[in-house]
Amino acid sequence: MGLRERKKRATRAALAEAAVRLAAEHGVDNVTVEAISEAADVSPRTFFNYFDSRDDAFVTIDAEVGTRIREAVLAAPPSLDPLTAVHRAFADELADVERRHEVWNLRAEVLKQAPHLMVRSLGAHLEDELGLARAIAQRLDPGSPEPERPGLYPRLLAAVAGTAVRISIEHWSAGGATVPFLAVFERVFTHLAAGLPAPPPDDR
Amino acid sequence: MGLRERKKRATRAALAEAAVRLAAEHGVDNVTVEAISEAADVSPRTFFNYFDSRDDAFVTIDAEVGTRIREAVLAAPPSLDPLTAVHRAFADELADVERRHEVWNLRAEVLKQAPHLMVRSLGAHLEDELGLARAIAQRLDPGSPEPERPGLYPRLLAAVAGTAVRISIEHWSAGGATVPFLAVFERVFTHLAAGLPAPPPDDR
DNA sequence: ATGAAAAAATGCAGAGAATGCAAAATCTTT
DNA sequence: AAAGATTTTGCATTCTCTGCATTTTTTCAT
Repeated sequence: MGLRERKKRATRAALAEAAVRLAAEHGVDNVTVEAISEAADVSPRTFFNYFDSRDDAFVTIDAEVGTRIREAVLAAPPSLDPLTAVHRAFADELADVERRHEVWNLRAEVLKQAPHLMVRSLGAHLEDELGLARAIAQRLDPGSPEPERPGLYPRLLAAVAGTAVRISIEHWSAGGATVPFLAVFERVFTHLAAGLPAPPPDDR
Repeated sequence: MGLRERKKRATRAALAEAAVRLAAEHGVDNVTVEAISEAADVSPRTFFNYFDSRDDAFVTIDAEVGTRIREAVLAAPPSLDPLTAVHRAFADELADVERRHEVWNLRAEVLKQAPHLMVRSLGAHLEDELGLARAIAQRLDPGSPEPERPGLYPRLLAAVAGTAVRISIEHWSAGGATVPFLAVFERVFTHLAAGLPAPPPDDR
């Protein structure tokens, strides 16, 4: 990886981090593009070379996560049912939520203050949803190529998986991270696999 | 309902409709607040009295829908399992998706052109999610009052229900509305109730 | 009806977001 | 080191959004 590429990544990361730190300190609405740019040592114009909007700086995440999950879903043993395959793919990816949980918490704090950013954040994940649905469809039907328009079931499973991630993080975070994150994630998929029946009083 | 309230509704509706129509004609990015306001016969400043942002005009929907769904969930016969209770509440509310499907399609067309608006649209629904989760929690535990912070299961069920609505509409709309919407909706809940197992080849 | 109170609409001024374009600075390749 | 490609930057401009003071409209009590 050449110097140019490294610099680009560094710049983007510096902008994103500056945005989150400034927001955590002064409140989201009191952070201007100018301030973010200054903290990252670039011109305001450069900010917009990296992000389409101010809000994107708080929200945009690693684009490769989606790719890895899709590949994991396709690579899982054929004997696994789809829900479990998706479950494991996400679990592997989320294993280090706790390790980097300082950064996550900082960002979560910011998003909590600004619901519209939370919305955007979900949207970022949503982009991957269609790709995941395609991967699921191909897994169900290994002979044919990946369909451009997945059927109802693959779409539903992909969407529900994304929802599961979100709810797990929200619930885990709301509880103050007092239990292992993956434990929450397991409970969620247990509910889903059972068809969402009313749980016993001690499991709500 | 007094004159004031009626006028407010009319103004809001006029702004929202003007926004969607102008966007459908000229493209989302070529519609300014000024143009929307002019089409709705109010001042640009008034626009911002009704919507927090330009984009909200394309996205915001009837705020009472959420209330009706919550009430329906609470009023459903206690013998119904939670998933079914939620299912029925939404189904009743969505019964006229097809009747008003001209407006929906117009809006859907606009949102398709502008992914970031799609994201916002989802967010609008998301706001209701917490309220629904509370209602579900109370339904599960009729004795106690509605909890401020619902547990994992109510949150999950509320979120999954919202996802089910979205996927149903997307899939139905992508298929050109060639089948009854509620039929799609039923299939989705059948998948969910079964725990999302791999469906037979003819049901994907 | 009518006048006082409440709510909504408006105009205006101004900060900030976002984009296009051309010039300058920086990195890559040979 | 020089040519070429890419990135950064400054500048001008349009549009979004907010606060505040003023005017208009609706409501309510008399």
